[in-house]
Amino acid sequence: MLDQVYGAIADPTRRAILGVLADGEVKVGTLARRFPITFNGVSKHIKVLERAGLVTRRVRGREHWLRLQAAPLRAAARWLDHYREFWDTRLDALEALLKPRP
Amino acid sequence: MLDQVYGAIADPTRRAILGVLADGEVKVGTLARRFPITFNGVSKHIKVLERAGLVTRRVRGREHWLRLQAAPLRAAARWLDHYREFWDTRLDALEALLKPRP
DNA sequence: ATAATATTCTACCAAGCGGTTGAATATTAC
DNA sequence: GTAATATTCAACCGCTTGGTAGAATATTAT
Repeated sequence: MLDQVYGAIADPTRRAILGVLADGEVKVGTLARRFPITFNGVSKHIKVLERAGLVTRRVRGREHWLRLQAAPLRAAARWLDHYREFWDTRLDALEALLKPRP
Repeated sequence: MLDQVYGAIADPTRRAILGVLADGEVKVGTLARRFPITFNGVSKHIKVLERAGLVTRRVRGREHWLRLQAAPLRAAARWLDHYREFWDTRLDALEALLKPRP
């Protein structure tokens, strides 16, 4: 699950797609027109995002409307949180305080 | 840069390696012994993590000691933060409050 | 019914991935 | 020096990826 999510957002085009979807629902065509690759290329990226649960699709006639689903990103952020202590500089100060004599 | 970081942590073995490294410096061999794949397989994963800036290596004689570098994870977490509002349930309540009549 | 529109499906390509094996290199131990 | 240890490097395998092009499907417009 984290595999799919991190794998999905490891690609800059897909991160950009999520950025567009953050402004609201968009259909595949209008989304595709904003990227310098083919329609089919964008269509494949969307499928990767769907597989990761980051995008859902609402078919209405011949149009497919896409919507951002942020829940999987929350799980991804939670995993990263386990490492927050390691980049938090305040910890260095705390450590220096706790073990002053090595 | 985010490409490399997210790509690196998209693999469960590499996430596990980071987990081990969170407990302190470890040399390649002792790390490799903890995984059900070959030494060389682990060695390649380490290289991916190094390329992402998540691991640094201190060569001491014939031993290579590995250390976690969490800074790139901070950048990754920051990007995810842009989407926090979308999974934060409090927003739903706020939205309901702001536009009570659709 | 025909044509235009919106989209997927299939097939292809070159490149990369996760994994293996076998050889090479460098350091330490005897 | 020779042998053991710790590690990389190079080559390979099957599978996936990001991208393309072309054909097929479904819906709407005329």
